[in-house]
Amino acid sequence: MSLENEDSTAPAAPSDFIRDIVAAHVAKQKYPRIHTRFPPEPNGYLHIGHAKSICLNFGIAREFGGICNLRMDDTNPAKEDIEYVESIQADVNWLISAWADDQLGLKAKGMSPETLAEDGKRDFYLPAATQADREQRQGENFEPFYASDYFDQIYDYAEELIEKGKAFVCDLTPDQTDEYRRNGLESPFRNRTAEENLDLFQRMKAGEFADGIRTLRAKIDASAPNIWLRDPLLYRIKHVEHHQTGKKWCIYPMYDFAHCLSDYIEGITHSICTLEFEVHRPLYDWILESLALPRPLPHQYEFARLALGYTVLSKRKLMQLVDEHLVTGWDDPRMPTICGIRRRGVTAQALRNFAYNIGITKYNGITDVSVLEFAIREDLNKRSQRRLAVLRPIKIVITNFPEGKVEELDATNNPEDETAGKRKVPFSRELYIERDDFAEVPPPKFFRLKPGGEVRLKYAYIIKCEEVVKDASGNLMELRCTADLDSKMGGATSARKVKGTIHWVSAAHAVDAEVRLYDRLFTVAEPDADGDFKKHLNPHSLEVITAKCEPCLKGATVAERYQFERLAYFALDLDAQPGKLVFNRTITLKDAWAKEAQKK
RNA sequence: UGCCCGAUGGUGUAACGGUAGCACAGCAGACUCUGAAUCUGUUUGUCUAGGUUCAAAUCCUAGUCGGGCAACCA
Repeated sequence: MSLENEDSTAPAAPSDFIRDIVAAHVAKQKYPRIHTRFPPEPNGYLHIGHAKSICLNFGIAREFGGICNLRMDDTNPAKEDIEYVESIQADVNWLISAWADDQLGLKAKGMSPETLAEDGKRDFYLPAATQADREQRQGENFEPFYASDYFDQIYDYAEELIEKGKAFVCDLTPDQTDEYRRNGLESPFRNRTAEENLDLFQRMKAGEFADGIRTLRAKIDASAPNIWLRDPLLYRIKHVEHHQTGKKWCIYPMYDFAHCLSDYIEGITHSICTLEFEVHRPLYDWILESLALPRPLPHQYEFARLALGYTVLSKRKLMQLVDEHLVTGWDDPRMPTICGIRRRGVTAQALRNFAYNIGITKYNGITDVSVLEFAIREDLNKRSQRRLAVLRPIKIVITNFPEGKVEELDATNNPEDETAGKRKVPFSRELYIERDDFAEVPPPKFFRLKPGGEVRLKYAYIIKCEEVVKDASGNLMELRCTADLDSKMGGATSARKVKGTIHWVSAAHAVDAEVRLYDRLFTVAEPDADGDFKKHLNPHSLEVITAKCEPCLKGATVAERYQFERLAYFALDLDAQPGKLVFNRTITLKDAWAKEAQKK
């Protein structure tokens, strides 16, 4: 199964309270078309929590024939960077590829909102170019939307609010503003005239004042029970260059002011965000309703953000892991970032299935990592090429197999997919097997190789361990075995049952590979429960070993996924080079034996 | 403290006044040239107290517990 093709066994479209709302709107034909958006701030890398949101927003667009805009919510240039803009685009494209490309809304590069007049009212609108539009308009370049695309329009809206007496310029210091708002007191500057406010606001824009000297505030209700209605800030002065607009602006709109207006300008119908914005919703509505906007208004809906066991998902903490070199970078395969997960070998399909499986609610729970792990295994089981590789080798010699003889044995590439075909694996007198597959003193229920015992070599012969060779200090050197030479596929005794089957690699043909064995980054389910997540870093989250691989793995590619039989799923890392194989262990196979052995 | 939101097995979710279901995890078994996968079976749940109703996980009231907000961050 190709990585690019969509998995036809993906779960049916889910149902949740937000989709129920959208479905009701579709039934009532409330909007001509459903339009969502994914609006990250480019101040960090996207992680699996964002993946949940991406799957929700693009999923809704997919299921209801709508569009989902990708928008950079870039209203705070002090914290944002073009590096993040680029990584966000790459991660979103990867996650929705071959799934929701058709729903991705972009804009023609450099395009600003059109100024329209509707019902005699001024209106700003920036339509999305869908995949179909983009195909028609070849030669044009397309890019994500940016909140900063609308700075002119947002500024206009601010002036409109001032003219309507719904906003004022405030001279209180940040500390004073806090105190007044906390105590529900009106700013002494609250009742300036529209003319004075307009003049001051224009001078703020012109750069007459230093940072923090003045703000533009909404005039709502200084003593409202909801703090976000206590004359919230709309604009602040920041003499900072912006990664998109350069030096054009020294005042920047706050999130609350910019976000609802960006949604409106893009024609968003359903503005879906996480629970912490719930208390902002009245402000979102107030701003839009205070302006005379001719088109249907967007509405905000909130859902619970993802919390995952054994993981931290806050940008600040992830940034700390990177900055303090506790991981190798944002795309370290141990990171819960989308790029880290991708590098580790997880497919976009697996991530999407996970997002579907966990559902959407307003309940703040912690999802067990086993749900993620299941989605990864389920996906990889279906698509992985099976290969033989030995992680911790011990040598065995088949004493009744002629020296120098090489047999090419048939091996199944993927038992879950007949079209994957077969390959040849070389067999010879000297082999490597896994250290764990031999026990001199076998524990109970040990089905593998033991002195005098028999085991099947996968795709090859049944062998019997005749002799354990040790060096002077008692270290295990090699095993000398005999093979039942009639027991291979098609042979006279091929149907003989032995309890265990183990993997192996021909010593002379083995290819070395660097193998990175990843484990969870933290040792406890809630790393930040005591406020000191770094204390719980797993010292064994990465182990690097050299494995012995069957020769066909020389041709491994980054696009392919592999299962080293009986061990785990692996993906070629981007550190691999011609002649140097590097594999990441994406996830182990389930291991019932490990569980059994632990019971003792 | 004020305001807002939430609560269904171990975990995540469904049931929209009428049989508490699904997934993961767990356990037991079957099958197996992967101790994987697959298949079968199975343990475990409506926060508490009142009320409305023939009937409440669902509606109402109060409480308990949990989360969020109270940045010139988003």
